[in-house]
Amino acid sequence: MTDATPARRGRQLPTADELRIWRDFIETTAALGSRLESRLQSDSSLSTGDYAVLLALSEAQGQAMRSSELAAHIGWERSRLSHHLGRMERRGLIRRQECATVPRGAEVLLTTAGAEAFKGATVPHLRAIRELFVDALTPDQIVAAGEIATALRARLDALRAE
Amino acid sequence: MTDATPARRGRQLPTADELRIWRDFIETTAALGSRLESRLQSDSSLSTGDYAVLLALSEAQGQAMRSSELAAHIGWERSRLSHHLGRMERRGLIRRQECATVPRGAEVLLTTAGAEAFKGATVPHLRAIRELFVDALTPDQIVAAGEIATALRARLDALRAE
DNA sequence: ACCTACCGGTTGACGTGTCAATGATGCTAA
DNA sequence: TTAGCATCATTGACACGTCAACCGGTAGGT
Repeated sequence: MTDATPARRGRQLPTADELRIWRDFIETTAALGSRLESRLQSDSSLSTGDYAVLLALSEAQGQAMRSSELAAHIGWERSRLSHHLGRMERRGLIRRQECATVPRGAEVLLTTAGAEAFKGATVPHLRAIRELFVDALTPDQIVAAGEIATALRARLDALRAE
Repeated sequence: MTDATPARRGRQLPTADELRIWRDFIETTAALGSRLESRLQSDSSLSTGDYAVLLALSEAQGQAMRSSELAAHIGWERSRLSHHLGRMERRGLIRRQECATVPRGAEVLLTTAGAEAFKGATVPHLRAIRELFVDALTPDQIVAAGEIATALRARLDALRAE
C-alpha cells in the first residue's frame, strides 16, 4: 500500500497537493469534533469526555466499574481519567468509593443524576452525529471514511509498536 | 447528496454500522492529530499552534503581522491568539509592539529565535505528515479523504450559516 | 460637544490534557 | 525477612481553548 506508484518512491516530503489535502482533512475533522462537543454541551451540559464515561458506566454491571478498567475501556490514561472523575464528582455525575474486592482499587459509580444526564444526552447526541457526519456524506463516502480510519489506525499502531 | 437512498429517508438516528464508523473515524483522526502534535513537540519543542503562528509570520512581509490579521489568517479567535502569543513571547519566539499605522493595533514580530525554531521544525514536521498520513493511505484513499473533508466542511459551514 | 456603539486586544476563570512525581499496596527474589 | 519492583490511583505544574468581561480609543448621530 505504501509507495505503490513509482512517482512516490524515494520522496521524503509530501507534495503540495498532499499537503493541501492533509490540512483540509485534519482541520475539518478537528472542527467536526469541536462542533460535536459544543452541540453536546448546549444540549446536555456534558462534554464528550463526560459522555464517554457515562456511556461506559451505563453499560457496566451495576453501573459501576473499577477506575483502571474504565480507563482501559475508553482508552484514556489513568491520570486523565482521575482528573476528569474529580470534575464529574464535583458535579454529582459519579461517585467514587474504595473497592471491596481489589485493594487500592477505586470503584466508580454512576449516580442517578449521572444516569439521567446521560439518558437525556443520548438522543440529541446521536442526532448531531447524523446531521454532521452521516448526512454530510454519501453512503460510499461513509464506507471510505471507515476504511481510511482503519488504514490510519493501522499505521499509528505500527509506528507505536516499533 | 443527503438522504440519497430510500432506506435513509425519515430515520433520525444513525445505524449501528454508521455509529461504529463514526467512532473509528473521529477517534482515529483525533489520535492522528495528537500523534503529530507530540512528534512536533519532541522534534522541535513546538506545538502545532506555535507552528501555525510561525508559519504565518515567516511568510508575511517583514516577518510581521497585525494581531487580528494573523488571527484571521490562521482562523483563530482573537482571545485564543492573545493567550498563545503571550506564551510564545515568554519563550522568545515572537515579540509584540504597538502598531505605528493602526492606532490600538498590535504588531506581532518574528524573532530570530522564532525563525530558527520554525526552520528546524519544518522538515521533520512534513516528514511526520508523510509517514502518518500520506504513506498510510493509497492514492485513491488520499483523494477520497480530500473529498470527505470537503463534504464535511460544507456541512459544517451550511449549519453554521443557518 | 456628548453619548453611544463598535473595534482591537487583553484578561480572568475555568474545563481539559499531558507529564512527571508521589503514595500506598501487594509480589517476588536474594 | 527484607529489598526491590510493579500496580492502582492521585496530585501538581503547566499548556491549551473557550467564554465572558473588560479597557481604551475611534466613529456616528443627535
